[in-house]
Amino acid sequence: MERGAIDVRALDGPFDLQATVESGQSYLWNRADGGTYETLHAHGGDEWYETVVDPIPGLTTERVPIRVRQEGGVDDGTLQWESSTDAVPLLEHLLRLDDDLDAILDATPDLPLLERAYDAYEGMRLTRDPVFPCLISFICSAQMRVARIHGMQRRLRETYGDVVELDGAQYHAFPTPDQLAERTESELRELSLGYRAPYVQRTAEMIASREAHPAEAADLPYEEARESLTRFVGVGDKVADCVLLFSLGFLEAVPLDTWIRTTIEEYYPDCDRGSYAATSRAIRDRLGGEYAGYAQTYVFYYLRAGGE
DNA sequence: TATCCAAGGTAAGTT
DNA sequence: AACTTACCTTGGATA
Repeated sequence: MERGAIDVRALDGPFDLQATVESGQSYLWNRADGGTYETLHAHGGDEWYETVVDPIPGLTTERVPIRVRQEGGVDDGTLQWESSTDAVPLLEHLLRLDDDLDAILDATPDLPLLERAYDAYEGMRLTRDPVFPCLISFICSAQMRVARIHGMQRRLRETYGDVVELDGAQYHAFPTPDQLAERTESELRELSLGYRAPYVQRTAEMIASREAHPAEAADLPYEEARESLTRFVGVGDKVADCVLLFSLGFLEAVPLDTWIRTTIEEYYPDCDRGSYAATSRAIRDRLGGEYAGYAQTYVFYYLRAGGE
């Protein structure tokens, strides 16, 4: 096993591990204490988080288990990690440690709500989740609470994912497209996926059969990329935007979920243009365009945690 | 204890 | 294209 530490002071801007992985944008990091993210920001903030990442072109050729925790503050703390290999480039990639967060905030418009949200969760970054697990987890997110989406992903991993060992401990990788495509709808329903079960199975089948792959969207202009992702079963505009923002690096994407729709009603009613596409454009402009998705994620977490 | 309700929406069927 | 409706499941609220 290898281990090491990353000094937050070496990054461009602060970093808050807990806010980043518990804010409801990623369902792929698991708290070592088994916490379900039910209670937001309720523990000490130095918990270990664990994941298993499949090979990332240019970074790893193997499947890698990673454990990470943050000690100290969001401005001057350290990220401690343990892995089967050098996890520094992987963590930079997955947790967007390569973003210049200060510059992103500077480019954000001066809106009172945004300022409160940014202040409340200083150091929260977006994630760069592996695209297949990201797609599946957001297909599962339809009409579902955040804690229960985590439960679904955990059951998928523990039931169908390969076991990976690190220092004697066992972790489950996320199932591959092949592994999920082989399951039946009723098998997936047994994991409490409900009506999402056939969506997951059919989308996995589309990818396993090479009919389509969500990563192909990365090369398209933003709105075409969103349209392209909706060919997967169970993927509409909202889920497509989540995959674009949290996996494929389209930082301008603003997923129009119930929270942001309520926000639009209360704070920016002129941005409600009826259709998803038109409203999306309007709120994207209001939130600063290029990094509108960053702003959306802060607002989502802030309001969900009870802020006003 | 029983019933009701809403939760990060999407697909399919009607106008 | 815009508008309705059904859809699994379950924790928490209400009676």
